[in-house]
Amino acid sequence: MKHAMNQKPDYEKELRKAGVRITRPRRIILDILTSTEDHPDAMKIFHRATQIDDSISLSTVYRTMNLLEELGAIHRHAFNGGPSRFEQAHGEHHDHLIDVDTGAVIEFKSDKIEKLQEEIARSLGYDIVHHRLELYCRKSEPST
Amino acid sequence: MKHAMNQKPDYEKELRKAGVRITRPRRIILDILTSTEDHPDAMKIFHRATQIDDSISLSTVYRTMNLLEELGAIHRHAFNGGPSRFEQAHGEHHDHLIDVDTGAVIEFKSDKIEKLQEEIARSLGYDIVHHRLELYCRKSEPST
DNA sequence: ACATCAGTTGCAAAGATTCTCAACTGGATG
DNA sequence: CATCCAGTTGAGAATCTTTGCAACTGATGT
Repeated sequence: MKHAMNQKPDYEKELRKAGVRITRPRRIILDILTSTEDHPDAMKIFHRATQIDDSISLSTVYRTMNLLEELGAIHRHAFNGGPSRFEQAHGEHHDHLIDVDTGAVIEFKSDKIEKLQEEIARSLGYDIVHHRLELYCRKSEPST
Repeated sequence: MKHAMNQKPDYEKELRKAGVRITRPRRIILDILTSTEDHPDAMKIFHRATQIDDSISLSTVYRTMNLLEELGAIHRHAFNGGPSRFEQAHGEHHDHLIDVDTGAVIEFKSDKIEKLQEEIARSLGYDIVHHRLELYCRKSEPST
């Protein structure tokens, strides 16, 4: 299984191209996003950000997440009722299995499913821009 | 990949099957959903509900919407930043293809994909409680 | 019909997200 | 590098949504 290089996408360039200003708060938030492996929620990002610059406001975190989502730079996950959690969109696409009891998130990828999705979309006259597949699960009871 | 017509689904039966109680608040909310053409938000549903029984609480509206969403009985739309708005689904579970340009929602279902999902979950040691599959798409350009 | 009890409810309070607006700043221009 | 101004920010209010808990009630069995 190949693993996407965790290379930092050049968000600043992307954002400039989209006519968005590179401000100090945005730079900090982007750094946090590119250097994390998990799926932090807005509050977590906010806390990490304030350790670098404690003048950053929570509103700005939310505004930036919305901005990045619109630009397709990150993905938002609304796992069962809890607060939205975010993940950078660059690397290789993967889907999620969410443990409904613990909230744990497992990433997986199935080429077969991706293929089927393509087929379905095509048969309906569409091309897939992106997709979201989330399996809400519970640990299997071992038959012992 | 045909699908059900816009008939009133027998929600009560569906809910019972899912082991959910049919309470007075739920019945009222279901009536509102089945008899409306628009996409009301929670507050709107709450107002309509209180005209029938003014003891119903907003929490119950939200709880019921979450319940119905999990059961696949309704769809939730989050139009840019505003509150979530809801719309009844038609009958059994299905997945969604969303036209990113128009916001149109097409329902589909693929047994093959469902099967694959089960396999994946099982191989990771889980049982699926429910799932969500959304394809964000754009109309294919035949030529031009 | 009655008792029982786990699922539900209403309320209040907490939590999550967006909005308002005056002050500030990135980056374009000269 | 000084100026300018539309885009951006921080703070807090407003809005939207979930949650904790005691009281209540629908479904089941008798």
